[in-house]
Amino acid sequence: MVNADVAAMFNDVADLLELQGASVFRIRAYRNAARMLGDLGQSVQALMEQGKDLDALPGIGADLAQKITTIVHTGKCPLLEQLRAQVPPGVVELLRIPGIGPRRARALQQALGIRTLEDVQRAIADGRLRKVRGFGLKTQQRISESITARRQADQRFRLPMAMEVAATQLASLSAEPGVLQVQAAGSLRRRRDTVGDIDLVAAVRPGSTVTRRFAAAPGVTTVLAKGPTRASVVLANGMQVDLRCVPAESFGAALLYFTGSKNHNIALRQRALDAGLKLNEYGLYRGDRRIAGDTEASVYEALGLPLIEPELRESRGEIEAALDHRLPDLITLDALKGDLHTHTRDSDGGDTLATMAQAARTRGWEYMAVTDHSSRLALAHGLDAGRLAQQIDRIDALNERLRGFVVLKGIEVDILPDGSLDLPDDILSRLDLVVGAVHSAFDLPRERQTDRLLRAMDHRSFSILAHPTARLIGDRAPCEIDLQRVIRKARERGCFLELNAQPTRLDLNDVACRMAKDEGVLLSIASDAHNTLDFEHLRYGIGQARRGWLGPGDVLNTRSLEALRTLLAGTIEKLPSGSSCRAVTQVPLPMP
DNA sequence: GCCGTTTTCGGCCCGACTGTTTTCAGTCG
Repeated sequence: MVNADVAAMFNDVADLLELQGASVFRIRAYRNAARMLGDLGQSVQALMEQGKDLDALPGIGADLAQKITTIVHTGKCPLLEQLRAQVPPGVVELLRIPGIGPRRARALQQALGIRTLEDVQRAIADGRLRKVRGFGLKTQQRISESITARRQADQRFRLPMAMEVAATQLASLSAEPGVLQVQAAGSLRRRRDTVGDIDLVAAVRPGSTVTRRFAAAPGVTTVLAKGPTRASVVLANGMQVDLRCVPAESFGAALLYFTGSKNHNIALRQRALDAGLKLNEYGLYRGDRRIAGDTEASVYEALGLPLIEPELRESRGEIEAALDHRLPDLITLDALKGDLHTHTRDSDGGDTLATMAQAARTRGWEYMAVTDHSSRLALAHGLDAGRLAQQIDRIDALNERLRGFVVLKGIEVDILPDGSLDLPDDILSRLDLVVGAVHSAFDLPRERQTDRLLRAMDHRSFSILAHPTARLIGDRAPCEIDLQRVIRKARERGCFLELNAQPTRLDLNDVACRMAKDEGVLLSIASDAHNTLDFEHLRYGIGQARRGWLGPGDVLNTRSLEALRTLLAGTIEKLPSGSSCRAVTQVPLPMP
């Protein structure tokens, strides 16, 4: 039983309570608890085994602590089973349709016995829904369209597409008369790994009619809402874009509000109330007088806080950290001094060794590691020991010619299902670094998958675990692994984990990055570039790293070449005794 | 259902837009 299982049960309870018309605060308590468990970074089961009190966790009181204990022990949540017995299966699905909330879902079920989306569409088609109070023609049409859209569309989009769409919208809005300033907010600004819709905030002159033209722009297929200050549209590519317009003096407050997260806003507003103030998207008010709001910083300052970076606004302790003056100094792209995971034409890359090196050098870096695939990945034309040896010679020759830049010799070696590495030890020991990765047997049971990684990390040449969970966003779920054990193993071994910056991977994710930071394990933020353009992926990786509270000191490839070499050498020197790996140089153990 | 040096009870963020409810509930963000 892992946190995600408990969280899923609590979310199900919240859905069902919603359908029953329970108190919104009770529902929120379950949702908050579910979210907290997902973000926690350590397993509740482990906490219980250590004898820790669960009700010390934020949002967990006596009741939820008891329920968590029961779920961990029995795998069951009695309340959930009871609620499920009261609500026909399928009705919960209705809540996922925009336009159907708990009241309408209940009305559908009670008046017409509707349980599924198909039932809804039939009832619309044969006119039965018209007789139900609260379902006018427009509402029916909206619901019908939402159901169709849901069938076709993936609900969340990856960052590159979201950023491109946002950039296009921002460009056209900036050119609108009456628009003084416009910026993207929402989860895009917080750099979440996927984005559900795009939120734009504009400062406009009084009387601006920009929402009207925004909703009538080419590319808009559906107008969900349109008023004088806000409009919501769906574009032909399926993406929803929301525009909110405010006067210039409210721009900061509006940006703050529409950047979220929702829970961060709730916490800020509560803090305002505690100080006898009121915070909304127009500003921070004492009575009727606005005391802040033109910039985000002005609002934070008036609430006694330093500016909290958007990536931290997830209600994961950032406000408390701000009050204690221990907000992290977040990493930036220009802090990187090199890239430790790249490919060339020798395996499945598109550019030559020399071209990649030149592009990396042009970025102002000190180094770049070439880490082509190993032979197991035949699809990628992976290197066997012989071809790798040739590549090593070519890199040596290239380094002779380069000035002020070094190509490090590496490999992205397959971690085989038994945890062994896909190349012989003698060739691996000639490399500057060995990046290990899983590219097969993704569905091993949790225990075996974890053991596989731990065994690989015990190899004397192992340096960095690449894309540790092997997830592909929207395509492949993360492997089942005990991340806490993997992180602790890395600390023990002195080796490192990767934050793969490919926008389809972003692996480790934000929460896992923070776990690694908390355990003192450095991360390699790596582009996994397969051509020179892919170095641009790093900005997505930086976004996730910032969400994981990482500073420059938490990242391996902010180090100078000299410091990096020392750290990489440490992965070998800390080899524990009794390892299954072949020892080339035996390190004497200190006597007790 | 949680939480608390103003509270162990009575709070719990706040506003826009839509539709059909002739004065506001439902939904969303």
